[in-house]
Amino acid sequence: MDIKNDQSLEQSILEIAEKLFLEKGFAQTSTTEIAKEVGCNQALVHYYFRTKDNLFNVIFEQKFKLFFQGIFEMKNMGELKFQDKLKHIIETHFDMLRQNPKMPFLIITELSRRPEQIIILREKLHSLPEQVFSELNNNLKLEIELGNIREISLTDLIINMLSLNIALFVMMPIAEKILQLNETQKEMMITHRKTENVEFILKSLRP
Amino acid sequence: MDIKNDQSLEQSILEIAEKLFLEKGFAQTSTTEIAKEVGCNQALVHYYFRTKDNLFNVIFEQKFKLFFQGIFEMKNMGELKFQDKLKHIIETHFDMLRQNPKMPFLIITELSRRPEQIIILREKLHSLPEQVFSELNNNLKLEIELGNIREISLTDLIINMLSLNIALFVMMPIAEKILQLNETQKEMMITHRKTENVEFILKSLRP
DNA sequence: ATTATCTATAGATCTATAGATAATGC
DNA sequence: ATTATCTATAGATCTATAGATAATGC
Repeated sequence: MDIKNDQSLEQSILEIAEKLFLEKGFAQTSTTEIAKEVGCNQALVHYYFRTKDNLFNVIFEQKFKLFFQGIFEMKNMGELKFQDKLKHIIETHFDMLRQNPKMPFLIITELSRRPEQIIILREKLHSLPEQVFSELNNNLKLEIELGNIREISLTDLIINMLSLNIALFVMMPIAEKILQLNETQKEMMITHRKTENVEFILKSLRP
Repeated sequence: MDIKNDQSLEQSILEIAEKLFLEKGFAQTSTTEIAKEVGCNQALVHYYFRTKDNLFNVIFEQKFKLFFQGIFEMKNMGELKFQDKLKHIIETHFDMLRQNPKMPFLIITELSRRPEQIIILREKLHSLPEQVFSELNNNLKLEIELGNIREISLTDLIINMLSLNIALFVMMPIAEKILQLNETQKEMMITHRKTENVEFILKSLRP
């Protein structure tokens, strides 16, 4: 809006644009509105980023990367037992969603708006989950053989984990209004669901 | 588009508009585009529905109602045992999503576009789930007492059920492209996930 | 000199309506 | 007469750019 003299205008535009794109999506956000909220004139947005499309892509790619990287952070997990690895993955993913609650939403809307994006992004991400995936898969198979865990495929397990986390943040804006939760109640519910999601999954995996 | 002479233009407009609104959302769909696809001129859309907002509301309210009604269809369920009731609820909800895969999406985008809608819709729905909810809650408590099911709140259980179903259809458009599934593979995956969602929940509820 | 910022505007939408003409129902 | 359909257009955006002016870096 106003006193942001300590940081560059370019940076302010990025931040405001990110906020607005996340809140309202690409089509519903105009460069006019971005400029207005930044406190500059609309031509400047185009001066720095040439096109609205371009501005969006800069923000989207960065956010998207951050979003997927966070899912399989596996450092320092070597010695953990399998259930604790899962717990860690679920909680890390959950926390990342909590910090970026509108990302699932933006990813879905904008990838359906321009499907070409998906191909580009898939390539960027391709390297990431490969090793993690196969390591987890070995772990899982072993635990099943040992009888510590019931039979289930890794794919299904991962879909179940992601689903519970993602659906919470996707449904939250509606649930919040329908159940008329205030900010405290909402936070309490989110915190509660974090433990519930872990528990629900671990309970289901019992042999 | 062309030969729809057997049904009224008004009906055609509704159908095309529904299709486009679901595909692309409110803002990205213009009355010009609707008219073009229907094969009439743009003024007609306004002749029948006055405003774009109004046209959208007609469609949205009808779809929304259908959407929520389907969730707790409880007829002929009296004699079923608890696990089978749950199975039935999950599967009914799943099938309804399968027939309207883009609804969760539209509900989320459009309710965040105009939050006033929520209040109106909440009132329309208010009567529906009341009895069902309390009946289920009694069932659940009894099963827990009997030791047939582990301790869990009905709220959490319902959130888990809805989450697994909804997340699948919300993530499907992306997963489909990232994993490059063809139509058959996609259908197979959906069918598989229907049983997986039921199994995952019932397994988790074991005492 | 170069970079940042502003004003002004062209050109492309898009929604909604006014007013003319065609089709239909009595 | 009434209802359905069309043409034309006003008025409101919105994106992108051209061209002028101010600020900054050497």
